[in-house]
Amino acid sequence: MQKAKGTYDVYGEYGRKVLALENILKDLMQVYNYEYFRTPIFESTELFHRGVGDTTDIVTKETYDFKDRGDRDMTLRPEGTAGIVRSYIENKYYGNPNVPSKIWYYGPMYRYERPQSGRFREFYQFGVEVFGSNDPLTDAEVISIPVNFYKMLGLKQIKVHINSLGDEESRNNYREALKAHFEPHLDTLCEDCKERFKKNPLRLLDCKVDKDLDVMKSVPKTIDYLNEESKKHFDKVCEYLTSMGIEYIVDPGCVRGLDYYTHTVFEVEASVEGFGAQNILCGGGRYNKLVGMIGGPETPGVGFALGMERLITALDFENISVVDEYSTDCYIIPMSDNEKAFSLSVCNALRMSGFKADMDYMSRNLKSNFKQSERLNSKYVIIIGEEEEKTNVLTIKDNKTKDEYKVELEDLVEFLDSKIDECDCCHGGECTCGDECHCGDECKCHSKEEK
RNA sequence: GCGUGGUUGGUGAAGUGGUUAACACGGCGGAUUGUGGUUCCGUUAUGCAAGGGUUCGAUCCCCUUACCGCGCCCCA
Repeated sequence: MQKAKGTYDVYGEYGRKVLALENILKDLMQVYNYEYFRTPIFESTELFHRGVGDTTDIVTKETYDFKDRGDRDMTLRPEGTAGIVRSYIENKYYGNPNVPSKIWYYGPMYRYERPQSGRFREFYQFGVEVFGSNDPLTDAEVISIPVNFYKMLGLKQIKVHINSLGDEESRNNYREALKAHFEPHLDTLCEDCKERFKKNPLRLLDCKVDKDLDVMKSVPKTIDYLNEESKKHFDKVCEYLTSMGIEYIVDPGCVRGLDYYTHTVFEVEASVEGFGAQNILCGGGRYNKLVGMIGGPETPGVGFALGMERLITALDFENISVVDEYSTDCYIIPMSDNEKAFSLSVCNALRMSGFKADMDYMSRNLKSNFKQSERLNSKYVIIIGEEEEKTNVLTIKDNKTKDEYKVELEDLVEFLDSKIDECDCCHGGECTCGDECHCGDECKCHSKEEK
C-alpha cells in the first residue's frame, strides 16, 4: 500500500515543527482576539460553486467530488472561506452584536492538482475572516496578521504585494478597459492568454509567458479605474499599514484567482532565489459580495489564508528553527526484571510532577541503555537495582557532567526541580543572557522565560 | 491535464544481462552482567517500486501502472 498522490505523513521532526507553529498561531489569534471556527472537511458541491466561483480552475477541474450513499453531491473543501461563510450564515452569526466577527480557522484542504514543490493535494491552511465591517482598518489588520507572524518567526526574505480591484463598478470598468487594451493584440498572445481573455481577463496580468510583450508593459492599472470611494478605501489601507510599520509594494499585477474578491487584494511572497515556483506564502483580500452570494444578508468581509507547507519550506530555506532541541529530563534503567515495577512507579511519579521521564522497556543491557539515554538526549539517568529498591536511595547521574548524586526517593522531585528548568548552564549549556542563576554561572533559562 | 527526471536495506548509497547485491552509518548481540559513549568480533536486503514482456537467464533492456522530484496551468 502506498499513500495517495500529493499527500504526506507527518511524524518526527516535521511533526514537532507543525505542532510548534500551530501553537504560535493559536497564541497569536488569542492576542488578536479572534474566535476559532471549525467547519466540516466536506460540504455540498453547490456551496463551492457559489462561493469560490464556477468559472475558476479550482472549481472546474481541481475539486475532489463524490456522491455520498444518499446520492448527495459532496466536495472536499478546496479552501476555507466558503465553509466559514456558510457557517456564519447558517448559525446566524451576523446576529451576534459583537461586530465585526473576527474568525480564524485551520485545517486540511483538498485540490486535485499535479504535486510539485510547495503544492500538495492535501494541504493545511490557516486563515482568518472578518465579517461585518467595511472599514479599511480591518483590511489593514488582516494583512498585519501574516506579516507579523512571519516577522515573529524571523523570516526576512518576504515581500508584501497589495492592490485594489475596487468595488463592482470599478472592477467592471477595469475589465472592459483590459479587454479593449488586449483586443487588437490578441494574436500575439500565448494560447493560455487567449483562453484567459475569454474566461477571466484579470488573469492576463500574471502570465509568465507574455510578461515581456509591449502590450503587457502598457497594460492599464486597476488603480486608475477605481471610483472615488474605492480609491479612498485603498488609500486608507495603505495609510494604516504604514502606521503599523508594515512595508508593502503596490503591485498592479496582483490580482487574485478567486472570483469573490473586491477592493483590497494582497499576497505575501517568499522572494528568495531558488525557492521554487510556488512562492506565494499567503494571499487574501476583501470580498464584500460573498456573504450575500451564498444566501446571507449583504455583509462585508476580509480574510486571508496561508499554506503551512510553504511556510515550513520557507523556514527551512532561511534556516529558521521553531522547535527546541529534543530532550528528555530523566531516563530510568531497571537492572533486571525484578526492579521493573519499582522503576515504573518512580517514572510515573516524575511524570505526575511534570518531568519528561522515560524508561527502558526493552530489557536492554546497561551499555545499550546508556546509548538509549543518549538517543533521548536525557539530562539525568537513574539506575535502579536491588539495593536502590530496598533502601529507597537512588543514584541519579547527570548525563552531561557525569556527576552522581545520592537522593532519597521522597526528595527526588525536589532535587530535579532544583536542577532542571532553572538552569541549562548547569548541564553544560551556553548562556545568552547576562543573568546569573543559582549555580553562579550565566544562564539562558531566563531569556527563555521572557519569550 | 501537459512536459521532464527519478524509484536499490532502518539511512546514505555503489553496482552489473549470468552462480553469495559493494562500502559506510545505524541497529542488535558479544569481548566488558552496576556505569556507557573508544576499540575489536559477529550479525543485519531470498531481494533492487508493482505487474507484464524480450532472453537460456534480468535489479540492469522494453511496455504498463503506482509513487516521488522539478516545471507549465493554477494556487496557499
